[in-house]
Amino acid sequence: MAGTARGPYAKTEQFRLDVLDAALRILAERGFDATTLQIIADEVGRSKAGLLHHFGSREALMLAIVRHRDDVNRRAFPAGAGDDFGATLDLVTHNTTVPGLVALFSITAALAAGDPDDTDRRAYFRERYERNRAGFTRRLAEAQTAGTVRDDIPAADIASLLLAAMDGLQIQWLLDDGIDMAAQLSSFIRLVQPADARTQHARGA
Amino acid sequence: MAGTARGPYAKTEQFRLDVLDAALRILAERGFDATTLQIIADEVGRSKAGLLHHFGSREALMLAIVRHRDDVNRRAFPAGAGDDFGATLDLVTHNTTVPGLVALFSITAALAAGDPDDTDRRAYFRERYERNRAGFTRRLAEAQTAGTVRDDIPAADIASLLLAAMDGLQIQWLLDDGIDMAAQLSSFIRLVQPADARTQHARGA
Amino acid sequence: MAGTARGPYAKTEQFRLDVLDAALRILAERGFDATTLQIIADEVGRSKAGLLHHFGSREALMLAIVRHRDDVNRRAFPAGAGDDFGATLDLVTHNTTVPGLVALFSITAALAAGDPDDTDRRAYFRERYERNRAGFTRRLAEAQTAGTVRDDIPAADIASLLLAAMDGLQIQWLLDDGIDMAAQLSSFIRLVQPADARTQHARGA
Amino acid sequence: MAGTARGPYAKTEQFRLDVLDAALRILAERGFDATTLQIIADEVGRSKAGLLHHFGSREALMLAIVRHRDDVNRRAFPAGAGDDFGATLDLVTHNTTVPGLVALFSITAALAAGDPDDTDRRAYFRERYERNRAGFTRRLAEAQTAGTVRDDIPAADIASLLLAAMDGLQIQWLLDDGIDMAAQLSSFIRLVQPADARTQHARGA
DNA sequence: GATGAATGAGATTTCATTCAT
DNA sequence: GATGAATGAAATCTCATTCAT
Repeated sequence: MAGTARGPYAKTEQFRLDVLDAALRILAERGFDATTLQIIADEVGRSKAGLLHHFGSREALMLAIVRHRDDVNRRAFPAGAGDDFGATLDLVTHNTTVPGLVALFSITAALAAGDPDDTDRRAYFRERYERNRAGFTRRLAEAQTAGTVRDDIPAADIASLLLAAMDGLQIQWLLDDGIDMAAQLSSFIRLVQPADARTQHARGA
Repeated sequence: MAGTARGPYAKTEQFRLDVLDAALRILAERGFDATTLQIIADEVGRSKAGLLHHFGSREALMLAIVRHRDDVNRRAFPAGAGDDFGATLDLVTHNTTVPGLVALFSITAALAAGDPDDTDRRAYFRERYERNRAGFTRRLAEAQTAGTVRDDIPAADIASLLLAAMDGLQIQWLLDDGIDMAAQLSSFIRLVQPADARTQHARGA
Repeated sequence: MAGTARGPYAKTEQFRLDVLDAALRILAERGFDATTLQIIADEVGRSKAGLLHHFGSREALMLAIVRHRDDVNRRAFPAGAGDDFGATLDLVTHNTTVPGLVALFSITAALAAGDPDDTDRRAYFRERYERNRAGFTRRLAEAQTAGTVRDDIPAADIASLLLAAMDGLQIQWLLDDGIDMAAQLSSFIRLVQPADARTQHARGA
Repeated sequence: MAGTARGPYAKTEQFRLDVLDAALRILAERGFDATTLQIIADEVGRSKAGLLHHFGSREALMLAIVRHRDDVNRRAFPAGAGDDFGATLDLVTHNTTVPGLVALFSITAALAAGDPDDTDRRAYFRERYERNRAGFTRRLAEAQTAGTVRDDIPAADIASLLLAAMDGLQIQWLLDDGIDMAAQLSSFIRLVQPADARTQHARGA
């Protein structure tokens, strides 16, 4: 309902979404530093000051893109239950179609991580990782109980490593598109399968 | 010879190193965006124009720090042979003492990965990852042959995942220093141990 | 009737007067450029949009202050008859108590004079000067006939010079309050006295 | 010699003069408020930031025009000796050819006079009026001694009134070009002639 | 090599003004 | 009428970078 453009200043919400889309498009074309407020403003037919009124600062606009895409992705790729890494693999596969977005996430996360004091983006990413770690940990723990994920490693560690691997693979893939993120991630998934499953798998193969 | 600081360009070389040190110190204090050429120049008692004379651009200076630290680290933590993850763990542990540097690597790598066309930093990081992946792959393959690393996953995949996990864990740790990078990495290492070793380990525990 | 504040628009009229007073107070404190609609709005407990609703624009508001003060002054210092410069001297003396208002008149008149095409303020000041010149000219001509003002200079010229001198002296006084506008104006009045009067005056002294 | 473009950064001085000329031209066309840094910058083929580097602020640039024109005028119309109002009349006549400049002087002086605390422009105009009053006063006193200006009014008062009248007449002329500044000023000069001269003049006529 | 001046790009701030409610 | 949101114009600030010496 949020995007239905009803209620007071309905057009404003649509405008904000248009800006986020335009900015992402330009980011993909020009890269992070070369994506200026002026260019985005031109693209959407508004002024720099207009963008700043809605987003506060260039940095906040970049973060708004990240937030929005996080929301969209959460809806498009809802985390499955148990050991189902399907949604994760789907997301990674989908990401290979949007390098600009992947780069934006990587850059923004790194900048947030490097912020010396607490900033909005730092808070956002800290919570994002906490949330994602907690989600994966819970589902991995369930999978361990169900016997579909090996239980000799704490679920929390696997969750943390899985998130880390995804982030790191994105950098490697962006630098060299010969890298197959989905395949690498599948290898990670095999690493965390229990010995039985592997044996079965090995037998099955 | 480069580090010996003798000969006609000794002073220049020392100056460059001083700048890199000063810049890194300021990066750690202020963060990436707030580290301006002016501040670095003030810190080393030179002019902005002087820095640019030696490094070409701000971006090149940042990359010079990365290169220099890569060189230093390679000497301080030479990759061991076979399944020896000791050097890697030592490096990760050491990194927890230099968050500013870790952040610089993360940011610079992410920016390089996002550069739309080829830049020096993009080339540097692409080669860096290729080199590191190749090195790890070779040693992991040896370890697989020796039976100290499980061989049901391609060595190249493990190498890629290991590098990715290290990068990703750094982001998580920078955002939340409750994250124990070394412990997580140890968990990764256990993931790649062969079933036998694990069984032994489990028995030993 | 305008000032009686009765009838259907009484509140509105009072509001407008409150705004003009508040604006003038702030002008005196902060100066022309620093007197923003926001500050005036805050002072009267309304919104910027509210002020603009009533006055149309910032420029129009400034002009409204001028008009209002002109009205007030015309009632408080009605031009005398004949050679009576008393009201003029009283006005000048009174002006020394309201530097903010004097500055507003000077600035607005100068801006109006510099407007390249016809604006409301330009029209207002052109008519204001015409009216004042005509009034002074008529009374000075009467005085010349009566023999109390020298008649070797056209009355129109004296009128124009008198107005000009008043304006110019205000600038000098605002810049340096050591300047005694009333004394200077008295000297001007002596300049236009007929030789007889001066001789008498000289004898009397 | 200042304008000869020699010495270090010789072009800079010429550039500054070009900017002042361009700005004055635009002021004459568009008026004070509509003369933006952007338009001036476009006119001289530079950036807004470039202008600000050289002049500090828009306000400072406006003041620089005033200063420069004051310098030029002082050289072009050097104050004569004694009762010689010739240079003054020449200046006034010349001013009728540069309404944009006259408006700039009027506006800037009025704004300076209205500045609540001490600003550069306020200081400049205060000193400018002091200097001009002192200069006129000295020459008028000499003329009084020589008997070519009536001495029943303090020279200082005549000086102050003369400057004031010139300023005020400029406003009236800008608002209505039917006003003949030179004629009015001539009338003022007649006001300060001694009775003898007037008698002679009257006889001569 | 080194530096201060010059320069432009870009973000941000500050306003007045317009729009939608 | 009144107001908060939206908007654009313009000034200003902060940088990196280039130029002239």
